[in-house]
Amino acid sequence: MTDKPTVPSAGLRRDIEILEVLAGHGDDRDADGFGVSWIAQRLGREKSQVSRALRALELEGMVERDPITRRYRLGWRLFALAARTQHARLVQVAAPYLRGLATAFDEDAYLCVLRGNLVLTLMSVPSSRVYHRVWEGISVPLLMAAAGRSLVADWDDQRIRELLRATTLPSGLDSAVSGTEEWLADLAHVRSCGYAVTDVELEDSKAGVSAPVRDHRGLITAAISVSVTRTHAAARLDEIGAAVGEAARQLSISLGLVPDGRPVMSPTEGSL
Amino acid sequence: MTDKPTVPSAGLRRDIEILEVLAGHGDDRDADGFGVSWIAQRLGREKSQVSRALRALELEGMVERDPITRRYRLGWRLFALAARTQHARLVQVAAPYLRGLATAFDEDAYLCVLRGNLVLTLMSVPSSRVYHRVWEGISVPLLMAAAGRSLVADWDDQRIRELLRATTLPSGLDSAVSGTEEWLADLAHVRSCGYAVTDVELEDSKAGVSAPVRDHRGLITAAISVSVTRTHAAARLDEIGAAVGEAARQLSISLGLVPDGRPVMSPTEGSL
DNA sequence: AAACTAGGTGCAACTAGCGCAACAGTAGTG
DNA sequence: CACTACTGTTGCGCTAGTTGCACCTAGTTT
Repeated sequence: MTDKPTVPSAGLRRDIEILEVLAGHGDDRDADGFGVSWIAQRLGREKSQVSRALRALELEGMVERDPITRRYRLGWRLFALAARTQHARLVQVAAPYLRGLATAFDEDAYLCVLRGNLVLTLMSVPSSRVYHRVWEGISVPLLMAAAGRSLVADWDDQRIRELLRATTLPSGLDSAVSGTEEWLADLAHVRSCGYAVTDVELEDSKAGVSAPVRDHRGLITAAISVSVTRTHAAARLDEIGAAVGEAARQLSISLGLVPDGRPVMSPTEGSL
Repeated sequence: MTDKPTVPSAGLRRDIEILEVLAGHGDDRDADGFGVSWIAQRLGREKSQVSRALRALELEGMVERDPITRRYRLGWRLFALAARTQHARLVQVAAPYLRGLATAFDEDAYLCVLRGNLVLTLMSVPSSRVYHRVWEGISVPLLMAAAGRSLVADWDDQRIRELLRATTLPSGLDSAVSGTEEWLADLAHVRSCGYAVTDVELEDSKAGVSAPVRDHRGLITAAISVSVTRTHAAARLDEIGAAVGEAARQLSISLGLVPDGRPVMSPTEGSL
């Protein structure tokens, strides 16, 4: 219909839509699953279709059904598959560094990667302070996360300008984001100092510090970031920045980067 | 064809087969992905079919393709979905306990759940000793893992006998597994002492210690286990057992179990 | 008991996707 | 360079799998 090249996407898209609904917001309290009709309505699809699709998904272990409430939730197979992703390996290696940062400053620490123009959080280590929102698996606009600056640090100016031009933020937030020239200056700062400091972070009242993580080829593949409670640590930002930068550097070395100041490869790679 | 009730399973099964192939053995060095033809041959399917399916999967982010080698690997979306699984929450909560055990005894610690008659490892924390095989996402027969005994500790004798009768182990291993009566005695030991000690573990030359983790309803939902190098710790098994049992108890409380000795609900629930 | 809701099923209609075979790239090999 | 040997993509007719409707069953509320 819409696509000229014929790829078997109809069933797949439906299945993934269903999985995405089952994933919910992540922080929802309604984590005890969802019923068939509810999902069908939310997707604007036939009940019967959803019912059958869910049964098939259950057969494959992609979803699980509570035998008494008859509600569906995400299944074990997703976990089993995801554990063998390249991202899983990254998380495995990065975990100690994140924990180190989180305990050293008692602030939330994150590991993020770039997906299109979104920042996907792979792992978060909570501080000891309050109940911690689950950020894993959540994507946020590039401009809203501290990690964003680090992830595009190697892009050339033109590409950055395009990005900033193309991005439209949810209303009311554009004022919080700095202008194009400031961005370019920030990126220069990342390149020279190894870390970025930003005012805007996932939540309000948080500042952010982040640093790029490079793989064995020297390409930026991830970013470590720490969200800093403003009242606590406005003065400490640079101290934390140095620590985040150092952690990112060490993580990069763990990933096979030769600890050398040599120039990186063409940053034009690594797009979507 | 095979199934009388019509569920949309054809495409789904193919997609999951592909994902499973891409997942590889997990510990493989060939983690740089797989080509279309190779996958097609391994699945006994048409190249064209696999090619198109992979493109659809890539469109949805379930797989990623290296732009230069043109090889596919598992994608970010699996990670994003899995992060919002109930298992992810379990791992999040259990992580500190596992790390505590791993560092306290310098042995590998695992978190496992029951899937059918298999033990699925959700998380593993390596000891400091040697290179650590990645067990996350891997399933092993119930009888081969230390966690197995803990996971079925609440089953009644009849169900255990059925399980033991139904299970056929890979040849050469049946001798290492104790007999039916020993098993039943072991389960009684778990119920009274709170932990199980076994001779057989995932790898040779390892003994295993495990303890059941219960959710808020008192049902066994997971197991913590520690694999102990035989030469090192034959005498320490009971000391470690006590620690594992205590960790499992604390984790259960973190999951909402009221720290009470009250009888659990019907153990007949919680099957596949 | 009717009136609701939530989930599942039977079946004809239809279209998505299968499989073949031909095509386009890329790489060795001499 | 053509020659062989790959791997991956695509056009297209035909069939089988999926869809959507209407009709069920089962549980809960009034």
